[in-house]
Order: sequence, then C-alpha cells, then structure tokens
Amino acid sequence: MSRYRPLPRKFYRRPADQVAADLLGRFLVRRVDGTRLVARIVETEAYLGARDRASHAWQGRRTPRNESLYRPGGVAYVYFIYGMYYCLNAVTGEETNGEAVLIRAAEPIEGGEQMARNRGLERRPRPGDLAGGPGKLCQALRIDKSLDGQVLNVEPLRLTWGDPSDPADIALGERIGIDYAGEAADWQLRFALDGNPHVSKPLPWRSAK
DNA sequence: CGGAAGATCCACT
DNA sequence: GTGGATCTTCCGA
Repeated sequence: MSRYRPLPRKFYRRPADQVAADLLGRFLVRRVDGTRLVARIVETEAYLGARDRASHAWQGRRTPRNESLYRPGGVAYVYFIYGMYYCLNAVTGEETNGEAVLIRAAEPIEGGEQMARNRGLERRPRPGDLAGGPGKLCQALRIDKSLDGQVLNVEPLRLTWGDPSDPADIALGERIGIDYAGEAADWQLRFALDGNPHVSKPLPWRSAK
C-alpha cells in the first residue's frame, strides 16, 4: 500500500515552511509493542532556525537538548516541555541550519483504542481528544525522548505518503504559544487542513488559497 | 463558553 | 530563580 511507503530523505531537504505545508495529510506510522498506530497529520508549524526567535535554534543556540536540530533533514527532534509533555518535530533543510516542523495535530486512522488507552481516556474520544495538540499527539503515539534523533523512514516511527492534502485546502495563521517571540510571533507559519475538526485550535485563519 | 492555576523538567540568566 | 513550541481541571459568567 503506497500510503504507507515512507517519505524519502529528499522530502525533508527543503525550507521548513514548504515541508510544513506538504506534511498535511501525510501519515504518522508508529509501531509499539507489535501494534501499528496510524494518524493523519492535520496541523503543523514551521520553525526557521537561527533567524526565528521562536525557534529552539534562535541565534544558533546549541545544547545537548536540541542537538538533533542541527542534523540534516529527515530525523526526529523530540523535546520535553512544561515538565510533563513531549513534542515531535521533523528536522528539515539541506544544511544543518536548525530548521524543523512541529507536528501539532493528527487524525487517528488506525489503533484509536490503543491511543485512547495511551492518553488515559475513559470516555469515548471526541475529535481532537487523542492527538489534537503536540503534547496529546506524543502521548497517544507513545513518542518520547528515545525517538529523538531517529530517522523518520524506518520503524518504529515513520512518516509516509498518506493521503496528501489539496493545496487549496490549506489554511494558515500565526504559531501558538510564542508571544515572547517579537515580530516572529506574527509570521504566518502555522498550517492546517481548513475546517478539520482534529486541529488543536480553530482560528479565523487566513486561507492560503 | 473563557480565564487562571497547577503539574514539575531543563536550559539558561 | 525563571519561564516555556502544553494540557487539564476548576471556577465564574
């Protein structure tokens, strides 16, 4: 099934904003304990490296925590935040320039029951409950620091061709939770499938059409 | 509904 | 010591 064929390295070796838009509709395929979990990406954000105040690579900052950001495109950058959550990024770019795409939300395709258990949900999940936000998504797919720096085209975590979006259905807006970032806070680097209920925060987005 | 607060790690000042 | 690419619960309107 070609939907589950992994994206090639070349896919990631472009500017982060381009990759962020192109990742919408692609599948996250996670193998854990012999179970396959699949989710379709519906929301992403681009982080532009040294020139982007909101980026962990702002002004070239380099620490053990963000080391993966400086590898060539095609690996995962997973970091721990707020003392409780993980966030998953795909590192992008031809050069090692600290660019990445934050995977913010996805729509469950396979293994929804397992995802609900991973999230500790009792009630029947409503749209967005399982992976409608970067922290939820990592919890549902059991993504943690052990995947940091791993390539994204092999088990146990792959990004595959999936069910790509029509560029006309992509909405964009400002990134979330980066009010401290000065003018970079206004940059239109958040991408989502227009009107998709699994998105983390619906906004009056400007359409990219 | 919306806003506030708490949970609690790690990089940086 | 401070605050963050978050989420949940609790409270009041």
